[in-house]
Amino acid sequence: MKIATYNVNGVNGRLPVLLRWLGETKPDVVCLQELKAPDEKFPETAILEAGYHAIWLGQKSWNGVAILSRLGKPEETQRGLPGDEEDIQSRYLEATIKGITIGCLYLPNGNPAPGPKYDYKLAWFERLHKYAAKLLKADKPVIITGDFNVMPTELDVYKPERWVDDALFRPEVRQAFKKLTDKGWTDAIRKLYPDEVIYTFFDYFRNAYGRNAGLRIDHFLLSPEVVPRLSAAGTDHQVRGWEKTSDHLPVWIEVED
DNA sequence: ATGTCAAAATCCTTTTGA
Repeated sequence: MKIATYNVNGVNGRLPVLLRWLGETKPDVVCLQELKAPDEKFPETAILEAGYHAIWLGQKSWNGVAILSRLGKPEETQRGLPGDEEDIQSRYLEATIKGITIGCLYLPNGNPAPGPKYDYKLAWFERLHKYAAKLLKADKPVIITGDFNVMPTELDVYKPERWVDDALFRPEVRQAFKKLTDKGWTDAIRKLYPDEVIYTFFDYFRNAYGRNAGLRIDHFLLSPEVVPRLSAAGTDHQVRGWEKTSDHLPVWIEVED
């Protein structure tokens, strides 16, 4: 099973890019972030015509996540991240597909830091720690994937010294990500490629893609039951070079049945 | 401080979030 994550940066504005990518690479499951569309504006018909069933959690203007599957309708298991009834931002959706529970997340950016947005990011991470611990306890195959808005180590940043005060790289968020891997989640890309420079995001500014000035912020975390089944992983680097494309590129893994 | 992009409100330019 090939599972991909893609921060599409506007599901309607980037729809031609999304459909082209689906057609060319044919992932079985896709987790999308930053739909930037309310529920009623999700392009369900176009996605169905491309061969995918979908569930989604939209929001006007910002955020929004979706799970696409061409292995039948995703069986929804969680809508929204538990732990704060007041939080109305659409950042977590989860489904079970072919026996694997797949959590699709869009972690808050957190800039500017320090500040209320950064506090919200850290609080969101706390809620994720609690919820992820609950998922691990079930001893079932689980994958948490999406835009974590964290570069886990210096290897994941083209110029680490320029990012030390940024909300995507401050010590607290790197520690928060490390806490997940310390507790038993495996970073799939680093499991297969421990030392390679792999980026998943390139700023629109200053020709970042052309200069390979990127960040690795889109991740796959695997529960122990999934790790022995991991057979491949990579990024669809070329998509970042297309017209009207997202600033992120798709990342994928393959898991044996 | 800057740079790019898309979509919203301040509504045909400016502001906002990323």
